[in-house]
Amino acid sequence: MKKSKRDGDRRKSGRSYHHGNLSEALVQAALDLIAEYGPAGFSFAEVTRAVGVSPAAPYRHFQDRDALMADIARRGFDRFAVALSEAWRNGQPAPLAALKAVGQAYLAFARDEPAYFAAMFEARLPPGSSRELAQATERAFNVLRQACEALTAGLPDGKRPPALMMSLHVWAMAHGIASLFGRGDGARRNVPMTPEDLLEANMLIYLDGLGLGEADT
Amino acid sequence: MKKSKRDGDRRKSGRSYHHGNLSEALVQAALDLIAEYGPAGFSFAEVTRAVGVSPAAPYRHFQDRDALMADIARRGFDRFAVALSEAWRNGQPAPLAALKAVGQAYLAFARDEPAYFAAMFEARLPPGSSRELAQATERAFNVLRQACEALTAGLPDGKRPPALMMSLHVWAMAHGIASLFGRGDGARRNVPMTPEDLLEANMLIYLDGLGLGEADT
DNA sequence: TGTACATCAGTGAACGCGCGTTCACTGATGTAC
DNA sequence: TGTACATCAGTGAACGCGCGTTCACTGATGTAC
Repeated sequence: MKKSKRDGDRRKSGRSYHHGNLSEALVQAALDLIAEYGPAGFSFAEVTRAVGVSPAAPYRHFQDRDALMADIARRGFDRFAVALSEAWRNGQPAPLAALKAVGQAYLAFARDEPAYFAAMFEARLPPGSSRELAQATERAFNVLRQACEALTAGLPDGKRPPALMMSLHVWAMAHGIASLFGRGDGARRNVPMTPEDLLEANMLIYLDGLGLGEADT
Repeated sequence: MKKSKRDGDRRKSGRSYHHGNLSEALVQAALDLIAEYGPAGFSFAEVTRAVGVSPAAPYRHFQDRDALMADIARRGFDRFAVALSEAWRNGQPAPLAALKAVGQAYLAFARDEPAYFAAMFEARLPPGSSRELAQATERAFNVLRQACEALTAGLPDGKRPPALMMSLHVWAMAHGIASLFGRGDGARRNVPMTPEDLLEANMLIYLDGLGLGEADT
């Protein structure tokens, strides 16, 4: 009786029956709680209260708390892959500029989506918990890998670094800076440079070292 | 009555009264639990059970659960600073080799002390929670900074990178690789290189980019 | 269009549990004389 | 050396609370005829 059940409401919000898109609402509520209290700081019970359903409701959509967490991490990696891919833009207008944009997209994601970021990297999900999660992780990483392959393709055989190694390096640099200085949840350390400048400089120096600097091309 | 109270026991373990070094024992038990379940996965109550004291006992030594966590993180940074400093060895025998050793020490710490590492970087302690913690963190970082200052000191003015920036880069590279691939708690990702090789290559390429490679000196 | 029925998303009460923290206490040790 | 007392680390029972999960249920919707 507390809830308005007018047709207008349902149409506007896209809800069609009972609560409607409960699983979406649960995920959103969980994200809010994760952003505020960290991956370990949200409880199934609290999520149901935030959404306004009974504590038994989530079990229609998720096997248990861990399954919800894993689903959030998977969604996070899906969005992450999209964000990195859009930044890469198939290497346009130039591979080097596009790779820098990928790095910046990494930082932007960590800042703008701290809850997803935490679920993806700090939730301590059991490694083999979900095949979808593993696949989504791989899709995101493959953006980095493709970018590095494009960048190294032009180098002569003797001077061409393994693209896999290079992509792991780029991942580590972006992830290290994002983790230490660029999180959006207030856990940042105080340093006299922005994470963006720090990462750009780090990647430029690294690419110089590979013979991929602007001076080399 | 469960506990033997023979003098010999007390002397051997260094215990002098009642339980003895309770705070040390609590820290050790907490570290064991953190290593197994993560920073959020240990409870005050479980720690007391592991040590064999009453649930009220810890309050003689720590204000609350967070204070214990902060103390563990502080101890972690203390040990971390020592480990990095010993690896640096005042830049002997050569600054470049010594910096590589510092990077390896970073990885070794993350692998061998996963509980400290987690408490230091993943516990989401309130930033201003403890001055001792902040100071210990700074001591550890200063080892990196001193190393970078020593390495860049020999470069001519125009080509000398800011040592602070360089130390943040080294920190980020080591931390990124340690976080993604080098943790000792089984959360590693499967890649066809060891974290050690990955970091060594990353630092070599980076140093080359700075004009600090072996070929330059 | 109307009716009967199947489906299934969400209910609400209940469960047992472990948690952090408090409190007045006890009793081993240290110390003053 | 012996005694009286102060100290304080650790006790153990108790508290209120929020947790994850279960269960038989209800009632709005979809569908067959």
